[in-house]
Amino acid sequence: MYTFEDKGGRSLTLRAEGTAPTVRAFIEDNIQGQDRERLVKLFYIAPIFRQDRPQAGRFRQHHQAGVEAIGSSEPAVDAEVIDLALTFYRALGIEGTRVLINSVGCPACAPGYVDTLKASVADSVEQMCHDCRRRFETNPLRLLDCKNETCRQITAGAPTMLDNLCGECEAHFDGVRAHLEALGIAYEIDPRIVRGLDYYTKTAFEFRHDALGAQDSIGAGGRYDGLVEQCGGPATPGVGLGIGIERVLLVREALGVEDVQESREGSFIVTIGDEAWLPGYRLLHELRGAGLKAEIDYRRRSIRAQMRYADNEGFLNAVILGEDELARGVATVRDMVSGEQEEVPLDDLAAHLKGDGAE
RNA sequence: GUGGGCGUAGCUCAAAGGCAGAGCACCUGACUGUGGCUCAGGUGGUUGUGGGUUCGAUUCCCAUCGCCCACCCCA
Repeated sequence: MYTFEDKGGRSLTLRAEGTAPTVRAFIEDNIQGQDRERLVKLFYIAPIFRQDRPQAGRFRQHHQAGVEAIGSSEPAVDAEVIDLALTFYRALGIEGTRVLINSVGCPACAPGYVDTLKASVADSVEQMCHDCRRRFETNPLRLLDCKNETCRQITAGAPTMLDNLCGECEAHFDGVRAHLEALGIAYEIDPRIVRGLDYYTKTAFEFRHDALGAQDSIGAGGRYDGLVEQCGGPATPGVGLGIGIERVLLVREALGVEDVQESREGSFIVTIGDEAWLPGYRLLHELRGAGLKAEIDYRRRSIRAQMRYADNEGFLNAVILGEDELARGVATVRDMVSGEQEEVPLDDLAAHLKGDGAE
């Protein structure tokens, strides 16, 4: 975590994730109200910090969009959260997202599994990497996601949490699978997806994309039936997910997804000659007063330069004011996409432009 | 946290001790009241910052800041 001391010697830590803060708000603001079974759906988009050395797809500061569904232990909600993420990715043009799921059990079955796991690898601990020898004592579940090849081979044959779930957790996991399958969502079961903290329960999932490098997770989440209570609230189940915005952008780039073209808007007032300047300047004021977006060239450049600028800056149309137009009390409105032009009386200009959706 | 790489024009990059360059972008003109295409010309730099070596440093050395990549970590 990104922890440091401020000038007064106070220890500060920057937000490391979105779930716990959201849960605190859920409790402190009594968002759920009287109905303790009510399902509360929340979302956040927030900057997140970590102090690890940066690399591709890992920044000291990134942004996370997340959702939390608090109040229900139904497996349908777990599946819905997964479905929401996939819908989000697809809406942004990202296909090929892999869904990996696992169950990390609950306080009734997880501790027993940890003992089983330790017992199964105990004879081989000496051959494992330095970190895993430490993990064996401090956080055995983490043995499962070590990337070291030797360690992976040792843990490959170890019993999985899924084989050691209690009846309730097993039923829940089956329920999640059934709901995913009902939605036609393809998933992989990966017993190596674990969580280090004990308020995480049952479903754990992760979204990965092969277009990325070493940091290939584009979102992750899971169930945390113990968190609300641990934060000081009434025992309340919950499930949620976080999506890394920068990672999503990296995937889009890697896949060559085109950015949505920024739509043209507003009017650029082109004045020709000194006598058109003040009328054009007044027109600028009038259009803005009518709620329209408008700009003008203060450098009094050539009509060519003004047109080029209007094009480059993405204006929807050019409002041309010259000698001819002034004499007739009109302006020439040029559509910068089609190139079509028409003369519009100055008095009708604002209404006319509004009809064009130029605001 | 460990190791490595890179900082030069708005952008992408050359120059490897000896006058800081190219492409793109931008500006002007060809086109006298009309953007996009083409051609010609032009603007643009304390070479991240601070020291050092040298007659001379973008280039070599040290420090510092920033960015990138891998390891690591992953609430």
